[in-house]
Amino acid sequence: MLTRTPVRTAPTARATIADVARQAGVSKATVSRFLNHRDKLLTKGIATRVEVAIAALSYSPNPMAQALKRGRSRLIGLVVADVSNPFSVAVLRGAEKACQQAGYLLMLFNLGNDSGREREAIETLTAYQVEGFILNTLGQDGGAAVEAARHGKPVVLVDRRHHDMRADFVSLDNADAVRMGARHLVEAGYRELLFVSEPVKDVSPREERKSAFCRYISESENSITNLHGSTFESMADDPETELSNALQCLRQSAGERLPGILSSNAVVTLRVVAAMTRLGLRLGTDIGLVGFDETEWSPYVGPGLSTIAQPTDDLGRIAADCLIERLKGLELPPRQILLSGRLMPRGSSVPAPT
Amino acid sequence: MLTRTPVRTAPTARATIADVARQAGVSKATVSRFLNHRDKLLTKGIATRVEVAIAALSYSPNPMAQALKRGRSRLIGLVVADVSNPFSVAVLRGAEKACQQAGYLLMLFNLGNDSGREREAIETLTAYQVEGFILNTLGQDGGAAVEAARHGKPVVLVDRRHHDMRADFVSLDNADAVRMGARHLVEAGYRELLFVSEPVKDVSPREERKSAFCRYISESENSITNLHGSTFESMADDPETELSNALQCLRQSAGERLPGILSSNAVVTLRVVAAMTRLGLRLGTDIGLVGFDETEWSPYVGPGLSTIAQPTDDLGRIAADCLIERLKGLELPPRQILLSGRLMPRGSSVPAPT
DNA sequence: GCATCCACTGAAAACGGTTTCAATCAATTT
DNA sequence: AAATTGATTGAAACCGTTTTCAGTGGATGC
Repeated sequence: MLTRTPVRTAPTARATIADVARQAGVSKATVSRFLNHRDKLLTKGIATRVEVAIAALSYSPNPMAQALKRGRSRLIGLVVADVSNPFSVAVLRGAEKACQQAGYLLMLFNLGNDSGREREAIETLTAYQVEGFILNTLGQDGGAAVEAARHGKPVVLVDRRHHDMRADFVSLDNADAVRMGARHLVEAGYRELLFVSEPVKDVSPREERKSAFCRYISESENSITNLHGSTFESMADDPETELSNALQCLRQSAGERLPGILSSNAVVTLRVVAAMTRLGLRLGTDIGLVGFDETEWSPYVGPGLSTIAQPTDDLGRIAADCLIERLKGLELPPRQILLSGRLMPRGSSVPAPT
Repeated sequence: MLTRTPVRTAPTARATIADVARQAGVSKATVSRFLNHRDKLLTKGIATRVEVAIAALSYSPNPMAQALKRGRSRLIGLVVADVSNPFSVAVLRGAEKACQQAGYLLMLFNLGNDSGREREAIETLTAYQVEGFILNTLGQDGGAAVEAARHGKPVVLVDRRHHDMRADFVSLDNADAVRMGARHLVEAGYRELLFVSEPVKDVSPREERKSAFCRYISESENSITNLHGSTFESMADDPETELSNALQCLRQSAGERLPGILSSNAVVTLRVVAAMTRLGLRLGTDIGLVGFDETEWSPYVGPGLSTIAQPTDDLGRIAADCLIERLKGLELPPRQILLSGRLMPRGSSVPAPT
């Protein structure tokens, strides 16, 4: 009878620099020199001996040990408010690409929309000696981010600004995007505009979008006949029914004006769609809708959702690049990089032909 | 004139265990004992002295140094085929939660659907001394995963099986889910069934779903009058037009039978919807549709998309828990954990009332 | 032919922890 | 009272790198 071989193969220990040194008949220092300064410092013969030894043992240096000694870890910490937010994911992808190219690895910390863990995230990540941070967080706990800067680690903020903090900031040009969306609605014929957002609290893009909307309305109501605008923030407890009510109010106050909605992100957009579905209202014809955030499903909801697409990939990539520049020693006052959005007009902003 | 203070504050060096020892007037060993065995080993007085010193310096141990000495890093490597796939993200969330609870940190490596980087991912992650792997990859490069096992690190496979590898496997019960979806279509009155999938290649869930579909058809065509089924794999180059053609074929061959589609994941579902939109076909009434993967937008596409929801959160959580059990030393033959899906019936599988 | 210099290489000391081993000292046993 | 025990603590070695500091040798300068 055959005895079953154990499932777990014997843990083949990784080769260390000492193993390579022994194999090549040189000292650890020499191997290290080969790795770090290639063969600038080594004799041809020795260099090749080390090289073959490395290949033979398929050695690669232990980054932990390197990090310990050098104080640099080739790690970048990415703190994300909520991974299930497609926007965050898109940024993640962009950032990851850039990091990889520069030889950095991303260490992800997901807050799961729990702002309390912001500090925990930064502390955990600094413990792992990340060299810098990309933060896409709620920013409720201002102190947390400052903490990072205190350790002298560069920080880049994406999408969400922390006012009390001087750091590079990469984001959509919210003011411009709002204008674009609102103007589109107006040009399509909608005149009773409503801006729908999650609770603004202190979340910077929400603030910016809301105030940009208000500004647009007050600037335009003279030049555009019969234009009227208002805003609505869903509260935390029961956004569903609240929103339904808001929509009915909107139609009421609209009178003979066509009502149009600008929604502040994808989840709000879906809520609006849900509410309209419940009330039996048709997208575009009964109420116009333009929403922030382009998604793969935008074209297929109702008659197609008009959206404002963010250059998510670029946002992530640029954020990572900014950070890497800082890591390379760039000294500059904090930069602010705003990228513009793109309007994707679809059926939800097309009124019924009269 | 005031000189501007430099943007970057002086890098406040982290306190080390030696600092704490000095401050408390004890040896490094004692501090280490306090940290690892709490005060089991320490005198009351000494313990509190260490405690206050730690608090005073706000010391926390350097995980890199710990990893180096212990050989354990408290890191788990998560390799994901494609972060932009909502399924992967959902698994990520579940896994992250479980890891966090157990004091592990997730190190994410995103393949970006590039199967060539599978090996690179595993090597990078092992370099960082991750203690184990959760793999949700393409599995094209079988050797890559084996590589991981060779290092003696436990591996858990999620959703995608690597047949050449004996490791824990966590997944949806695909066979059952397919039956559920197909039966639902049949019960709703659809009789000409089409299974639509991305190229099956060697991707295990695609294989399983396809073959389960074929099995269902051949088992049922006797008992259910007039039932007929076929399968379609979109090729890589031009899925759009291909799919349109396939749909027209489907209607052709359906004759007086109602055609219904079972799509193998969310992106395929969207493609089907897109094709139907192009062809002016109505969801449910012209062609029934049930798709794998529940998403937040499923209720709002067309009359609502009928879906088969995967217990994504559980999948991730269980995968992580399996791995952590192994890390704790559990020796067991490879397990296979199948979770069942849930049918979410909506308008896309409701035929027109006759 | 001898001193000087330079280019390489190796030994050893870090980095910040954990762990073994030995030492101390009070409490117990005889 | 001396010996044995057990519980605490400290010194030192180690994890796998990098880096400093010497040391070796050959090539050059006189």
